[in-house]
Amino acid sequence: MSKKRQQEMNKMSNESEKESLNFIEHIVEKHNESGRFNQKVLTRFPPEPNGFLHIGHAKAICVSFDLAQKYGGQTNLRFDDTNPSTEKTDFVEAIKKDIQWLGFEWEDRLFFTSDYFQQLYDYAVQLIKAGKAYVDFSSPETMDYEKRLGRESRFRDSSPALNEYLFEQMKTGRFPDGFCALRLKIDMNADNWLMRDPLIYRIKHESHHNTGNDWCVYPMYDWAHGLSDSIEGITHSLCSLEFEVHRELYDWCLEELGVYQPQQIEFSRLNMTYTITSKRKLKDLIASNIVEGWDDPRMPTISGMRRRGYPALAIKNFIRRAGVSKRDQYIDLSSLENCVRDALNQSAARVMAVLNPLKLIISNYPEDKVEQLSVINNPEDESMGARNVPFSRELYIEQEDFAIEPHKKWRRLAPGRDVRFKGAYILHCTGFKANDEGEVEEVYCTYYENSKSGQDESGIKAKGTLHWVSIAQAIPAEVRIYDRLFTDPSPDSHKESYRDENDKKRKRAVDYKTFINPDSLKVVNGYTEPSLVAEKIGQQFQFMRLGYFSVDKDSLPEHRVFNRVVALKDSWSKIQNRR
RNA sequence: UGGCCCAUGGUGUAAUUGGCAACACUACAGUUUUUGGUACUGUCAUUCUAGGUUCGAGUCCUGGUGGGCCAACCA
Repeated sequence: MSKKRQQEMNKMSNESEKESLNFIEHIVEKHNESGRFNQKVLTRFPPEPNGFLHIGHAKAICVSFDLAQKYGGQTNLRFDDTNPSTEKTDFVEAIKKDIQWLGFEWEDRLFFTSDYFQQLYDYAVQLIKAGKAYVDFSSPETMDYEKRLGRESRFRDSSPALNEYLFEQMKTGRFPDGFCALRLKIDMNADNWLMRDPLIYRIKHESHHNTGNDWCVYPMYDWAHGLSDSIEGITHSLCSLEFEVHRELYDWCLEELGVYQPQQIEFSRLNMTYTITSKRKLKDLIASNIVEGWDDPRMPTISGMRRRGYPALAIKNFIRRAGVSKRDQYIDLSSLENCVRDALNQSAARVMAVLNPLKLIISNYPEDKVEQLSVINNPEDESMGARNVPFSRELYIEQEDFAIEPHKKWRRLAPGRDVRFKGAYILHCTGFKANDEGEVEEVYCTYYENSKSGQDESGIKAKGTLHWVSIAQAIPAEVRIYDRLFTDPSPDSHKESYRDENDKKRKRAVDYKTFINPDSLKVVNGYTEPSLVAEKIGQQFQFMRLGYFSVDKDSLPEHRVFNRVVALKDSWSKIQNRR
């Protein structure tokens, strides 16, 4: 009693006093107090258009957009397109669609790093003139070697005038790919290897998705990113932890040029159990036909989750619930699934569908009679109203809902049992017919005429409630039952020992494909109630007692296709497995 | 091997910046229920370790241990 009261007091004081801040918000508040930036928070989301966005990117999007929104600021969308070899306009469009679908707006602030190519080039010339950059003709192998030893390139001390000339020659296309490159002159003995004369421009005679053939020299990430942030006046440049060591170089470039300096802040990426987010491996899954494509409903891509039927709100809630920190997150997939159920429980209309049909005949129900029963659409939301569902003498029920010899906690149909049929009558099971193999083929019942839903005068207490469809009016449907793509919680991070040719013990990564779940997709042919006629692609429903399902893009009027978004929680299977 | 970062229940995040370790998810046990769903209630921690500073340490200091990242003409 006193403990409970104390908890309530704590809750109240927490709500009224101060919500907790993540570490980035703490930094922003400090900046606001000190006046580090004399402007509103401006963040950016900087994807490289070389693939589809996945759940990890969704976190980056939420973190940057949410932070800006919280402090009354804005967020730019900037495509970090400095590598023409991998980038495509198709990806630009797919990424824009995904961000919009998540519900974030960049308004008129859509940028491309490639829009700044001239400016970035001019900045590089500025550093060359200051003797802080040089054109290096060393091979990558040589420089790799020199770097390890902390030795300087023999081209390092050529004159600024010569370097300026050579860089211009690079730009005009005089040299072939890889012939030379532009390096920053920093410190070949720096503890941070990135500061050991990093390369900032390379030659690529390749067409760029945005600038076409205007350029044959392209800036590297470390040169382009900080400067783009600076040009746009970004205040807080949020990125993932692996860029931590880049911050020193980010700051160096901006300080040397004497330009406006944003604050880079790194946070940890999001990992999920039973999931892979390496772009390379996702591409590999597609290439090896394990999944259909980027938007396969089993993919952790935003487009995959959208097609599966995950609401955008569920994804955002999941990410916000997970929070932001610098520790490696490895979040349970079930946490995401829970957010999906949460959202859909509120928004999805309930309907009845039978996936593994078993024929049931009500012997005392008139053969030609069809009743239209009014069934409520969503007990969580009365405004969603009710619909009519036909009831007749012959029904389909779920095979799993009938047992010849039931478990002691069984509440469903079995010989001699009474069970409520959702929205209809209480039925009494009188018998069944089985084939030679002992498989049940038909179930026989009688109904209590005075037990009609809403006007039950039978006085019978039925323990269980079943879903059903009337056979004559049911609509056939292909239902795709999706499950997790991997059987192992961390398919990406297993190591195994082996002996090499010299019989030396070694370790190597286990191929993640070892853990592919062979049952990640099962297709069943089921039946839905006839109210599901004019639904839109992407619309979600709850198939009562089964789970949430969405209309797949493959669905046609004459061949409906549903995806299982996520199953309902199933405490029965736990009870059953206990013995 | 060098450098940087991280360490709080099964999982993730908090802790008014040195003052009774809280919230969400999972799991388990119940209550309600015409969905074995939802909702509701309850249970689950010597804050990685050893020492130090302090009236008082999850928080500060030192050493250790464990994990992650970097050493691409990728981002």
